[in-house]
Amino acid sequence: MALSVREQIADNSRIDILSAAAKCFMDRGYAAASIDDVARSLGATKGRIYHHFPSKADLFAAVFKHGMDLNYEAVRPFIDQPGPALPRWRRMAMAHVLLMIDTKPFQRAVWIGVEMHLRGATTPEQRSVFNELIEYRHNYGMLFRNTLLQGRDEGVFRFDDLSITNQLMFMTLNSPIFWYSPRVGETRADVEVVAKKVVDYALGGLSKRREESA
Amino acid sequence: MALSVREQIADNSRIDILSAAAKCFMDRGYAAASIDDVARSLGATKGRIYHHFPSKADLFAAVFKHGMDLNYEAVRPFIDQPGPALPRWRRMAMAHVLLMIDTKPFQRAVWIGVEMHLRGATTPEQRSVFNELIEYRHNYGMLFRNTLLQGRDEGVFRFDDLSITNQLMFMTLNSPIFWYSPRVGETRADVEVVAKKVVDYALGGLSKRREESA
DNA sequence: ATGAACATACTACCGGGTATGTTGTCAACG
DNA sequence: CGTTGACAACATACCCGGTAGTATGTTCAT
Repeated sequence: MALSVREQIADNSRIDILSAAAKCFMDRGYAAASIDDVARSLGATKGRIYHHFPSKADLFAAVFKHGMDLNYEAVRPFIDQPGPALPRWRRMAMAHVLLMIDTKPFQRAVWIGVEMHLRGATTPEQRSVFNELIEYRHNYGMLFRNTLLQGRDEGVFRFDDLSITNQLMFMTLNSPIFWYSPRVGETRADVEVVAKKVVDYALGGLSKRREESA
Repeated sequence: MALSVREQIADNSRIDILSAAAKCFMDRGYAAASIDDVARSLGATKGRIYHHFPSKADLFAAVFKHGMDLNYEAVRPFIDQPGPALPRWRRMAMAHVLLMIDTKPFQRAVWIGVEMHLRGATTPEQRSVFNELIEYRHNYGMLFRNTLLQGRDEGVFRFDDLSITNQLMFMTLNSPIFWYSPRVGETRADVEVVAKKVVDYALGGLSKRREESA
């Protein structure tokens, strides 16, 4: 559906706030990031933030959701592709890692949100909103889990504990949100080389080994 | 050197505070964990904390350092062992992962500290103390890096970018601090099985592959 | 002139840090 | 051997800066 001009402007302002908030949450963590920080980084004041979002928790949830939307969007072209699991997994993983690099602040916010949920660091009223987001993310994880299972059936992946393997795989694929930072003069090709190293490492843990001795 | 009875008692109290603080930092993060929380979890008040530690930052630094001390202690038996890199790496990695599981609160605090340092979320006066801790941790990482290099020379490991590989490896080995939680009726053998899965996954990313095509 | 999109001004509260009590223990002294 | 005083190991009470949230202007486009 088309947005009117006014709605378009309002939506742009909303996205600007989300981006600034994501960066603040990444830089200082949820608790230490203040609404004033977010506003200041926009050259604005609290009034602007609270006009669009009812509370800090809701602002954070919006950042979380936007990050997850980006995730779905990135892997959507591949999830319904038929054929063997390995090449599809490679494309999904590559898209995922590149997204981690390209939208680091949002992905860090997602991470923070998951961590908070695991710790139970949410107030009861936030709980329902958060549960939806966590389920949203869980379903995203399912896309990879299904591919992992198919790959195991096909004999290209080797693992016995799906849950742990999935954790380790995502840990690897997500890790650039912590250690990646762009180098001066870095080209897109350079970024893709880095992403490929991450994907290859993650794949190594999934593939059959040549040596199995301790 | 032997401690007197009084010193022994004081040291025990200090360790109790460190343990409680580690748990609070893990459960709420650095910013959201209050000194009152730590004290409350000990059935005490702020006075006790501030009698032993001059500030929240110093308390956190002590938790960090204690966590790193545990790390060094765990891998120390292996670092000077001669012989091929692979078995030594396996032992070091296994000891590391088991420590992540056994001392999760402290290791989470170490993680939080590293993250804060990377974000520059430290005040100037904390900076010098923090830099020491980060260097302390960096040297610990060097123990693994050296083994990685030796393994590559021996032909058992395959990677081109040492820095990225090291990041990915540690990310995998550290990951239990996020997703591990003990199951009811879990035995030590069960824990070691989990740890072995982690080590194997990390090793998979280091080993030579059978297929290199995209 | 009406409401969206902000800015300004203010309140309430929480948490780090401090200043000051209180209690038990040990050591030296008479 | 009892007394005392000095200090460690806390608890209590308080201050104060920062922050989430609110209430109320102000401006501008439609």
